[in-house]
Amino acid sequence: MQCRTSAPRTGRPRSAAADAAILAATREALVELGWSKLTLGDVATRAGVAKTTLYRRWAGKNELVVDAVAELFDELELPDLGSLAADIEGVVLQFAAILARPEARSGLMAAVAESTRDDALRERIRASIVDRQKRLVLAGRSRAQARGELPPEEDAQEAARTVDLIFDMVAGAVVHRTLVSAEPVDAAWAQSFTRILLLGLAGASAGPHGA
Amino acid sequence: MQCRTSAPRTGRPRSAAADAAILAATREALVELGWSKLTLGDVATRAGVAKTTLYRRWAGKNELVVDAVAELFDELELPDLGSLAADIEGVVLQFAAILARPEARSGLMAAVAESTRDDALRERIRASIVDRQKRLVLAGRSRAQARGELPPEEDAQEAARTVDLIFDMVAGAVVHRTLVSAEPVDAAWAQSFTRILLLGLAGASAGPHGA
Amino acid sequence: MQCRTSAPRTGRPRSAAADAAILAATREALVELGWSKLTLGDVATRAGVAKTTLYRRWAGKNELVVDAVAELFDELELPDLGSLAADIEGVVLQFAAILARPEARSGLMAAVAESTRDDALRERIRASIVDRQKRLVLAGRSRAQARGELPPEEDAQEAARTVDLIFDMVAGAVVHRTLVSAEPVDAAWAQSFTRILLLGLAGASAGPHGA
Amino acid sequence: MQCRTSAPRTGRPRSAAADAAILAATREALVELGWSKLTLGDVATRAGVAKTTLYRRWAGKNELVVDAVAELFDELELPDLGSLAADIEGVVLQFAAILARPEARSGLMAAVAESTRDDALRERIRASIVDRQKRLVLAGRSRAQARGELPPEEDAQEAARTVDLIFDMVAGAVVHRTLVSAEPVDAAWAQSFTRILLLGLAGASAGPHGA
DNA sequence: CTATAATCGAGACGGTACGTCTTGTCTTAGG
DNA sequence: CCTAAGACAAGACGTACCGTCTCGATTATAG
Repeated sequence: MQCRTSAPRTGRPRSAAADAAILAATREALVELGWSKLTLGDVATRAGVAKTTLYRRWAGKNELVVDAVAELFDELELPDLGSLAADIEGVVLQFAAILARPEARSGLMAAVAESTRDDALRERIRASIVDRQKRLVLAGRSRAQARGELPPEEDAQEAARTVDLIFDMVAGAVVHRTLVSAEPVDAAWAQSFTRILLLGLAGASAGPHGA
Repeated sequence: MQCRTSAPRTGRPRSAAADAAILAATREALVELGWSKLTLGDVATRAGVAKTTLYRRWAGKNELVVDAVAELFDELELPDLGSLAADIEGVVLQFAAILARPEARSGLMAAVAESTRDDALRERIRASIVDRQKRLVLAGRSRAQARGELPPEEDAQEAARTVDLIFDMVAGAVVHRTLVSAEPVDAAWAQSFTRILLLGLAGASAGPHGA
Repeated sequence: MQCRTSAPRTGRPRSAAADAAILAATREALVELGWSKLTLGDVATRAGVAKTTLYRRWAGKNELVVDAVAELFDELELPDLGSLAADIEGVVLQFAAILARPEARSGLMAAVAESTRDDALRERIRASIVDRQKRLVLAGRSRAQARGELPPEEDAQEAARTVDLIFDMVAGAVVHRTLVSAEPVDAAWAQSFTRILLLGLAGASAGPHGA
Repeated sequence: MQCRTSAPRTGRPRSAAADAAILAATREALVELGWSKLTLGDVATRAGVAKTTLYRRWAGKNELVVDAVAELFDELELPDLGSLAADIEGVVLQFAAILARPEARSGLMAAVAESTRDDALRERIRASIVDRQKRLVLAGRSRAQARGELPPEEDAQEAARTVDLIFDMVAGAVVHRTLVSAEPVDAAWAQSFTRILLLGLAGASAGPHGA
């Protein structure tokens, strides 16, 4: 998770248990206090660890929170629900379920806010959170192509652009619904959203530019 | 903007100039420092105002930043571009233009993050930022209905749900594209996005639930 | 009490009641809070007066407190107790009784402390507090001379020096006993002290410089 | 000086140099600003120390100033000047010399004023300043008894009362002369004062109660 | 009988200091 | 070399007072 580029062979090795304890304590603190009131000293205390230990492994609050939240996304999967529409609804609901957890709500948006001024942080978010989700979109497309629901892409660059667009639409809508509108993402919403998205994609690929 | 519910008739009246100076200084500090490094003491100094004056008018950093950012949305308009698609593209580009400004990027997302733990703050954001945008969506629909591009709504409740859904899709996609994917929202992207959205909406209203 | 050098003949005259209310409120605050926690805003509130009214009449906390405490010394008298010793014991006990009051204990010493850096303040203390006491010493001496207990002074300058010395001894001992040693000045202590003082003075005047 | 009751064996030990720097800075600030304008933040800056370091060791301004002033009394000694009178004059002049220093003038009286509302502070003053002086009085008496100038005490309780009385008279007179009357304690004054005191004591012990 | 002028209350103003909290580093002793 | 503990310099926090100011409303004398 954190940078561990070089392997120091001598001296006392770092405690592996400390990592897990710190990340768990971070999530606990996020739930209780939210991002802005979370302090590294408090996290260290909760984890039963010295502040030094924490700072030796993470550069600061942002990096720590991103790693702590990223672990929540480990559980994301793409179960085969039989159709493209069902697959997408499933992903939407899974993503919404994660965003419904307070440790993600508070931490994730704050990290994104911070990343507007910190490219390394944005890269860390992309690597440990965004790309993990985007892989699901790619897997869903492959599966739909295998089912014959989608044609194989012809122009790779155009296909990549489309994936990015879809991803921004899916993730953006779920995040906005959850955090800004503060309304729940339930099955009905997921169905409505997916219907519009798929119909729009189908129409767009049918009559590409002249409609 | 800030609470000015009761009118104390006695005593020295509050300086109107101070309000403007403080909000301008807040935006300046957001550009230079970003949300997390912005301090109220610094804002007060920049505004040539005492800290007490600032605290007398705003409860804290979050409220202040929301008000400072909200003023950026005063410029939002819905110029009549001749078609529903062009109108939507116009709104998307206007919204993206605001989000491209550093004082909005940093401040807005941080405020949303904080609002996950503060209902009053979320309400403030909704009142001074979200609703202002949502009015554009409503105006766009009325105009499209006047043009004959959209049928008049039959079920008011269903129509409200659809407006909310569209709004989450538009705003969410633009925000995600801008802040998370960190890619520019240009005319091409706005056109692609709008195409998918309108085709999806058209298809969904054509064959409502049986398709 | 406070400076009222020039008499502006026109305009609304200053409220006489305000002066008394402010001084009484000051003493009340001294009792409750002590000098260091007394604030002029609080005094104004207690007195039912605006801060402006207070600042128009006194330059600051020190001047106000001195005036408020000085009023306590208005009650000092020199009843004729029949002998020099009894007169001195009476003054000692009267002075100790004033110092036993909390508004005097806290305010007086603080004012003296401040006066080490403020000559105007020291002069104010001398004029409104110290001289009022010193007059008692002078009156006591006159009365003792009338009784024949003391010879009439021959060298006026020497006599003035002696009065100053006696005054420092009397006032100093009472203050030190009360505030530093924190022991009560009761009749027994007053008697012991007076005995030593008078015997010392008698011996000193008997064999002035050659003993 | 400050509380160092429990000994935390772990962690970084407190810097011994900081203590000395803080106390020296406090005295410097007392000289320049006086008690009421002395701020702990300024003292910390002068000492090259963080405010937290200061607050970790002292509870507040009063305690700090008492400790800073107390160090001035370390230099008090009782040189053997050959006679009781000379010894007392020496002590009086030494005490007056300390009180003539601006850091003592302002700080000491203010601390006494504050101690009227704070028993712990009075105890601190007694322990670190008053008792140190009182020991000189006791030493002076022992020496005078060894010389045969004073008889050995018979009633221990009575002797203690007398020491307290003498102490209040000596210290009180010097303080009053210095701070209230604002006149210098020079050799002539010390001699006059000592003469009266010793003659009074001699007379009082000669004819104890019947005079 | 109206000016004129200084007062009054209230409370906002620019400042300064408070005492606490957090940050990220450093210094111990111990594994 | 890592660890827990905790002191350290730095600096922001939000509050409290300071002494000044700006109000509208009184309350006097002077014309």
